[in-house]
Amino acid sequence: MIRNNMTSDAQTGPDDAAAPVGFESHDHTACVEDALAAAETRCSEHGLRLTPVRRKVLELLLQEHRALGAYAILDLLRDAGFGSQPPVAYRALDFLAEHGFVHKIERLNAFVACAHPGETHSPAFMICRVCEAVAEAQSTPAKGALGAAARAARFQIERTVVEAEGVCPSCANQADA
Amino acid sequence: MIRNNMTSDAQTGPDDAAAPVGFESHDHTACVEDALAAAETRCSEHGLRLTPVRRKVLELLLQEHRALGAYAILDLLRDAGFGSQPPVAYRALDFLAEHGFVHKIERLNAFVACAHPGETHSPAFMICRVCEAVAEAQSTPAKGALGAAARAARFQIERTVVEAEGVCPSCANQADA
DNA sequence: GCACCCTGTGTGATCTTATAACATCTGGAA
DNA sequence: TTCCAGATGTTATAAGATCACACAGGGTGC
Repeated sequence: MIRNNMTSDAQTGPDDAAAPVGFESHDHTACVEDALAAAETRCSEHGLRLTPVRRKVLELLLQEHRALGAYAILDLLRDAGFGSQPPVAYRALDFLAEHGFVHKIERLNAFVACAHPGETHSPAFMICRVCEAVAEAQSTPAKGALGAAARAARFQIERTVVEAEGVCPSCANQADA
Repeated sequence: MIRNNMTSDAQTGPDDAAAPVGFESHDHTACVEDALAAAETRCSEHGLRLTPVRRKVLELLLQEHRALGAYAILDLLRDAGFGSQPPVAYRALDFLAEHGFVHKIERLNAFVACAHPGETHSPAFMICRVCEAVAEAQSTPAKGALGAAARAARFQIERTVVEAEGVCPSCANQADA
């Protein structure tokens, strides 16, 4: 099941929270708060420290709801009164990525908040080349052609990067019009 | 079927006693020449210009038989008497990648010669985190979980990045020893 | 209390990767 | 011939990432 992130700008329309899965528009404020609360819970359960910088970076990524480069995050951190040198952002991102709160999109050299926090997973992403929106899905590395190739080569997979680039439905519609 | 690129550093590695370099140069000369000839044929068939710089970059990647960063390629180009500024390498790489002669490994920000030239394909890579060797396999984007997710989201996939990071058999053996 | 250590943060400098902008050259078409 | 498009060469700079070192805060053992 897909939790869809396909929004480039905040949609302030009066849509209900009960939108269909494919193009969900949702109560974003609650979504951010819930995710932050869940992250805090998970950190305290696992003895991890969700420090102010780390929390802020996660909050920023949840709010923006799209992929942000480390330097964009850094600008936002500076605005929020945190340190403004690259390591500040990279260290927070390293922590968040290591523990599954955010993912790096290799194709964009950018980061997104995880859409399925708490579950152990191999994420897969769909990246719209028009609006740069990013949706997260699940991949099953062991099952497909790659898994077969890895077994044949006796290659031990530890982590996978699966990213599809293309056009999201919304941008495809605009192209038709 | 996998065409295996699993070779450790050729020139720049510090000490490489275990690498099967001895044989390889023999087989490898023919392999490079064949691939270059095939590329030239394909270019003339399709009205593409395999210019000296482009040909040299492809030759370098075929020779090295591993992923090289753009700046490493640039150094080799300089040694060969070509221009030594980044755009020289990037433009050649853009051309070669666009037409399927080389692939970019997003995870490494590096480039490898295609192991299955001529076939339309969605490449998948296995990257050893120990020796950085890269092997190319085929992926089947439409078939797996990602394809299903894309159909469900009406996302039109144009290109996929599939890269598995892990440990190659050779490095795994050395770890055991 | 204190000293100690560990983790995290702040900062400057530096390194790597990639692109923008513009000049020049070359070969083919009008 | 002139013009044009594609390719190359070069300078400069943007964008992404890391290193090295100083220092702050909070536990722990004493």
